[in-house]
Amino acid sequence: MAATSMDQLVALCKRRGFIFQNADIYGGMQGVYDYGPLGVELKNNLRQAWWRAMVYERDDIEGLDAAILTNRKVLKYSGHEDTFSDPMTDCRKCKGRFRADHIKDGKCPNCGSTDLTEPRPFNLMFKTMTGPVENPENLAYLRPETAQAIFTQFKNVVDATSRKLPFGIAQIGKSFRNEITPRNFIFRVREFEQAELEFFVKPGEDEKWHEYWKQNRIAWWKEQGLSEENMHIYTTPQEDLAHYAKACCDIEYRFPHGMEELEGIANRRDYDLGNHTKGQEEFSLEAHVHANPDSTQKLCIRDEENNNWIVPFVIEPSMGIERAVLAVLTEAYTEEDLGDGNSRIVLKLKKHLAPIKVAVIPLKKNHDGIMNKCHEIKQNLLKLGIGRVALENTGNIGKAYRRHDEVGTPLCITVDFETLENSPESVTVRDRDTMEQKRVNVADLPNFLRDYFLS
RNA sequence: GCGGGUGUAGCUCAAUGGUAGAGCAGAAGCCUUCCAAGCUUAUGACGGGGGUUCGAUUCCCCUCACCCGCUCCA
Repeated sequence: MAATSMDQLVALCKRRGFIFQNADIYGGMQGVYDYGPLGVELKNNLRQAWWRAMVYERDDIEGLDAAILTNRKVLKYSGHEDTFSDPMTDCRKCKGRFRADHIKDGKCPNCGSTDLTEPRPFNLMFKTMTGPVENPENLAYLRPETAQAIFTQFKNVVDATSRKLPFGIAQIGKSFRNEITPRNFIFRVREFEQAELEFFVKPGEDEKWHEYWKQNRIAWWKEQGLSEENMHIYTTPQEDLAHYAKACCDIEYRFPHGMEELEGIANRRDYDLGNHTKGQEEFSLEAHVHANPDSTQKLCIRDEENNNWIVPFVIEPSMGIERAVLAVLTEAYTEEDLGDGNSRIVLKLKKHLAPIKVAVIPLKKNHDGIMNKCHEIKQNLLKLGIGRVALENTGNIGKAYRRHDEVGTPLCITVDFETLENSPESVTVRDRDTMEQKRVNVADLPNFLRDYFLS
């Protein structure tokens, strides 16, 4: 069971402080969202889960955190500038593409056909200026993808780490695309965050690694709680592939608005490093690249087998953090009928993703003895490093449970009068999913929670 | 970008050419209270701008945002 409408999720996200419309007080800004108190926790947890799986738990991947401001040449040689500029019109007959303002009398300048597409904006990159003077020479872009810096820093990373093939470079960070139609809540937005891995392999081993990463990423998504029946693998047909790609498959997810891309896994061959490298003619590049007289580095690595310098192929698993947030929220959203017209909404998030790990709740509001004990327990639990521990001071225990069900808090600890009166001190621990409670001695709480969250 | 729709407290709704009423949520307080909807109190809104009018939340125009369809989606 999962959320069936986007409205449910949007309402919950606002109500409980996950996601807000950007600049809400001024009427909002299309395709831009802000993450609230719980949203930032969820997002951080997803980042951390990805980073841990990619970097910490492997021996063959390094991390990188590159700048958002991007040198124009990077995007010139990556090919972005060519295709991301002015409104363009395509001729369906001769397949030519022309600037819309070059079309006269609705006729194709090449073949004269009137079978033209509507002009489509291709100014998908955000421009800015570096330095105090507005001068075209100072043009810079906000990066439209994190990948390019991984390619341009390839040699520096190799030199600094002595890596041999195969190995990867992972990066999480903001990217910006002036999308024509931002829509569907945080699914397609203009400012978003990518988690990208560029995994460099020997030519010839690329297909094997492409399949490996496909399986690896599916497994990771399952660990984040997505169920297999809500995922689908879409393999891009050969004729639809982007110019740089040899093969591509998408992991799709059943979002409230439909089955759509969650993560793309592409085989980009040697297209990117090939375009950015100095001395292209020295390598037998497979991809068709543009001449590059500007690059100062050869982006190559030594092939241990034959001592040749080669430009490796790259496999790229690339996901959007926003889409990950939306997917895990969709999957976790559950409406339970408790009978007698009673119901509850529960976010059945995996515990490592839950924004709040534990809520400490007083049975009675403003009762000094109980509140002091709550404070004390909270401070002790914080030392465990399991994540955010929330302290409540509500007047109604049932409402407190419902609130924490809605935000996915796995455990609620309640301090009652027994806690104060009996020895040894004990509290009730209530499970989000089963609603079952058990009594645990306060002295045993650290071990209990460590086992629960860190095992 | 095109066509259609929507916009009144945090949420769900109401009324009205004479500046708006409720329920829930939230806040404070009461209650030895373990699974929302007990009592008291206070708080809170006509998306923004312009026009018509003596007077606009209501009528008109523009704009912003959201929703649906199309389009788009290295």
